[in-house]
Amino acid sequence: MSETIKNARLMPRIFFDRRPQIVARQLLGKLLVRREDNGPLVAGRIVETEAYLGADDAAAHSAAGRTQRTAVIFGPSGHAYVYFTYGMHYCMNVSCEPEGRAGCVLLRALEPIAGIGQMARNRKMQIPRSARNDNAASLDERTLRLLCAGPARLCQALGIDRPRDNGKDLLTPDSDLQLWDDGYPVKKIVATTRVGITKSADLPLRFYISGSAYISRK
DNA sequence: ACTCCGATTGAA
DNA sequence: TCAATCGGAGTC
Repeated sequence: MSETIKNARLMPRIFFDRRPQIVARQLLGKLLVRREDNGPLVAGRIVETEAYLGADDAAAHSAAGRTQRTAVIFGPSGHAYVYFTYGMHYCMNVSCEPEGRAGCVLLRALEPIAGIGQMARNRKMQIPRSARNDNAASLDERTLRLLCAGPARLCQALGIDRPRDNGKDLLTPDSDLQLWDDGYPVKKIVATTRVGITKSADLPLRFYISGSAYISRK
């Protein structure tokens, strides 16, 4: 049975009008929610993030200045910056800081919470019949982890891509992609260097919930 | 117009 | 360990 989401509310804009280092840490434990017209609610709890700074961060896409591709990073906070990479994958960020200043947080891993069956279908995974009714318990731990452990995997699981979602406001009641806060308590956070970059690779800007079984890598 | 390469993933 | 696969950004 899927975990029930209770007492969750849409996150406030002001939460994201801060430095990416702060937002990346505070975003752990929050929920990323996809609301389809036809289909179940699909949601995951954020367990791993990375901060990309506006200045002094050569690894950030915004480092070279504002372009058509990176415009969202310089725009108002709480919007989705979705980019296409390696010719086949999408990754999703949440813009930070007030409009005019660059900064964003990459979502690297989610713990599947709702719409497990839909996630598996979106990921084109071979699943038992019992999982088609969003029965998380019917999936083994390994399969469950593969749904959203990685920035491109979580996008695929929630049907997130650039044409559909880039620039989307994640904080309005009518949006089909939202960020919720259900008060989940994050006990301990681990900070490490970021994954898969070569420039500014020494900065400790990757964060994850200590002990989570759903992070992309140790 | 041409080249280089990447905030990844899944298979070998 | 390595191929897949292509758009963005810089160079010619």
